[in-house]
Amino acid sequence: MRISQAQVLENRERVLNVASALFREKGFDGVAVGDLMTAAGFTHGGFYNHFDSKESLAAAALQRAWLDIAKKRTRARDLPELLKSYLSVAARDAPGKACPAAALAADTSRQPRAVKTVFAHGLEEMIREIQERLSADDGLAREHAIGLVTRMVGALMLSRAVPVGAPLAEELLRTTLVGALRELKAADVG
Amino acid sequence: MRISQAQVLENRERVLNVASALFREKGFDGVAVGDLMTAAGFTHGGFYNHFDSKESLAAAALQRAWLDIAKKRTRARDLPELLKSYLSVAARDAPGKACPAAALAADTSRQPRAVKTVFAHGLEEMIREIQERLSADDGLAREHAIGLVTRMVGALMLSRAVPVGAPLAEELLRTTLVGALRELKAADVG
DNA sequence: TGTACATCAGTGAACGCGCGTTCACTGATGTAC
DNA sequence: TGTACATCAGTGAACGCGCGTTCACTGATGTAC
Repeated sequence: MRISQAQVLENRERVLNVASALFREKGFDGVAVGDLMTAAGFTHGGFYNHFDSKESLAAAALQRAWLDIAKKRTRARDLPELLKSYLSVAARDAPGKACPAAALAADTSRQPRAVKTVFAHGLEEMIREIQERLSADDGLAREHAIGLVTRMVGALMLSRAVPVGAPLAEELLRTTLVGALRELKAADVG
Repeated sequence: MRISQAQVLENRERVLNVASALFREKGFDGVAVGDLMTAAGFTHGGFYNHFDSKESLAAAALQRAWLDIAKKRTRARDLPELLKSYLSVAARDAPGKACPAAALAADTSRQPRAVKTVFAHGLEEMIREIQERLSADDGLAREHAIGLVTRMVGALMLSRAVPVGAPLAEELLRTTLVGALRELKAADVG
């Protein structure tokens, strides 16, 4: 049966939001179109009324994920709070609600250019935002921001790849957080 | 036809080596057992004479990848040389010959515990080795080593996820390298 | 050392299954008058 | 405002395909005597 235009948009949003979480949890290849649509409350056939292909969904859902996480970043009062949230056990255990870079970087490297472009835009925004939050603006702010982002992404991802409960899993998060916070203080003083 | 015991071992080695490269290039799910065996010069049916399942191959091939890369690390004269090699464009463009952490962390986070355990061992060794190479041993060596490893892995992975040729792709590698080298010098002086 | 037989790595057809995608159908919504 | 018809989002069966795995078969290797 046909559905109101507002409902169509709302349904598309629902699929997009579910996809952005599921992709981060299971990877692009780990989510079947059928499973996705079921999780969104539909049958699989309707998928192609909203998206050309699974590939084009990947790009759209990744963009949605970056949007989600950008909002989450904005909510943080300052850089230390942002770091604590990013490198938390909660974030590690709920990749569907956490950073797309940590969850989908490797997947994206094997995706077509369109997906990579979306990834790059989101990453650029993340770097820029962290750069702006750095109090010291000594020309090394960009370098410092990139140093923070690569460590955040690396630590979160590595922590997920290690067996649940292994000391190394928590060490990676905590040590990265402590190290980053120390650096921020040193820069403030210097 | 039956084959000599030496030949059997050699064939198994070949499959393992090909798998360790292919998995790093295309991910665990991106490599079909048939493709792997063809690449190794066999037909697919013989696979199960060597491995219980694709999953058990994943663990064995990951271990092989860590072994490869540990040898490569040993070849580096000092830490700066190791960093230059790790964060090179060549390493980024040939994931099959580069660090398994950067290529397979996300994949491993979705694999069974056995695979994660292998991942953790390889990562621990990498951290330990870099820690030993740090001249300053001020009790922060472990923290410093983890800071380096997370940055190396994060930068390499992010550089691969960005569109080929984008300025950000090279910037991530170069900035991470420059930043890490500066830190090493500062620690030497301090 | 030579012979007879058991073993088993590699082959390629076959299996069941899940995937992305297509399509005829339905019926409420949107539109033309 | 009311009516007649076209539209099209959602449904669920069906498709072709590639996957991991199994299996009967082959014949050189390994072993027992």
